[in-house]
Amino acid sequence: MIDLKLIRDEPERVRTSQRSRGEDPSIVDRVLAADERRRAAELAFGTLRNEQKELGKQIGPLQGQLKKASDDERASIQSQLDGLMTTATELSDRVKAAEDERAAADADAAALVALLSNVVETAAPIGGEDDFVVLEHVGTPRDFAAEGITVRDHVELGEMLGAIDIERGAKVSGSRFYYLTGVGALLELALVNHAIALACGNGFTPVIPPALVKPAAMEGTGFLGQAAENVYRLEQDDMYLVGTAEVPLAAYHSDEILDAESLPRRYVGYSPCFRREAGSHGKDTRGIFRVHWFDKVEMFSYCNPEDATNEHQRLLGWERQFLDSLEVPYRVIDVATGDLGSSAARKFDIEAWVPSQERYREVTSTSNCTEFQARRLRVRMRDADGVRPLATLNGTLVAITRTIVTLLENHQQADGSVRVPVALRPYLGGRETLDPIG
RNA sequence: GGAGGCGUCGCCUAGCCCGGUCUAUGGCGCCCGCCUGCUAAGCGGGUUUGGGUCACAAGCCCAUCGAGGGUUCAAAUCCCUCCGCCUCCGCCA
Repeated sequence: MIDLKLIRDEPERVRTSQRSRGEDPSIVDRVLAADERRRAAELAFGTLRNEQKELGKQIGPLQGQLKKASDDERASIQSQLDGLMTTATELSDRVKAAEDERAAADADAAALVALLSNVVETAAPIGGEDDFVVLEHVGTPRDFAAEGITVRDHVELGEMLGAIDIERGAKVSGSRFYYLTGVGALLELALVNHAIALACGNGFTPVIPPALVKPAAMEGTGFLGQAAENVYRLEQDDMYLVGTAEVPLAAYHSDEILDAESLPRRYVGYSPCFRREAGSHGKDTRGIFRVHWFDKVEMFSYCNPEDATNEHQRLLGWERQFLDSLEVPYRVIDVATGDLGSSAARKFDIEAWVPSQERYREVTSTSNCTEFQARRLRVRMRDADGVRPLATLNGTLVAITRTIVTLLENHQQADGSVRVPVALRPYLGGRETLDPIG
């Protein structure tokens, strides 16, 4: 949710942001009109309600007097009371009408504001999906031909190693499901432990959050807007399966006021992620690159809005550090305005090299949601200036399946074995290679 | 799943039966001031959040007693629904 004050004070800034996202700028003006109506309704209701309360203050004591009154006083008090009651009854109807109008105007304005996406950071590249800016390349893709190796993709490698069982995944759960088995399962645990250790070493609090949440959490994080079709919903229980730990981590402090002294608060969550992948039929159908369920270690930070841009760089830094440790070539991109989620003001993706596809593919993503998400979830901070929304940011440390893809493929050897990057060895019992099974 | 109890302004708590001086009591904590060699004690004042008006000041007004409805001139208080917590039983990892 955008700050109404910002919309009132700098409507053109919001319109510009909407345009750069390829979204409707006219919503701004509809919000302004609705807000005006809301304020008028608020004022009308407040005035009437005050009158009603003042009247009530006269009725109460008068009724008390009536009970104690002598016979000759009684008639005059009774007639006074009757007069007040007549006014009060009539006023009551007007109060109710004003209250209804206020509620309607409120709901209207709120619904319109909810349509506005976060205001983009001015430094973000403008354009659509393909207009990202490559910030940096790290590492160089191996020349497999020069090494005399015919590249195997992760499906083939996974099968040889007994690490990934896609056929049985499909048998049991359908397309885009898989089993991680043997060293595949161990690899997930190793990656998770490695990631959590890195995060804890940098002051993050490890969290294992619920993967099933109520509508308010999903709504508040902004996943029920354009992204709604990709969310699994449990109709019978009115619950949602989260697509990322960002959801329960962001909602963790909802309706709370945090002491500014305690910021930034950094959490690292490990959770399953469920995605319907509606609208991606035929895309990445082979292997485990795009699946309906995977596990992920996600960083989440609550911080002072003034510090958000720097915090974003820090999150990106930890993502890079993690990928560096996996010894995989990657590039960092600055995602264009049209490709940001509705909550994000700026987003950096890291794309790792996938040898079988001979291109870079997204493995992590970090977003600065500024105060947008916090305002929806009512997470605020208290400092010397009082109470105000804080900023929230999120970033992937490791999305298991995609990381396994890039790990197996980049470190494969001629015989189908896979070299284990040094940093991961302690988490795999010292193993230096993963070897094909019998 | 069944039975019962409970949800009050940071924490604890009064109020609810019998609706109206509730502008929600008191304690703790916290903040400001006074007093005091220092500290403690004591004294006085302040201390939910959101919105409106307005100069994004002060003041004033409205809403907020788990959430949402209802009854009423008037609801923390009466009625209904939902949510959460606790205790016991059943089931279960």
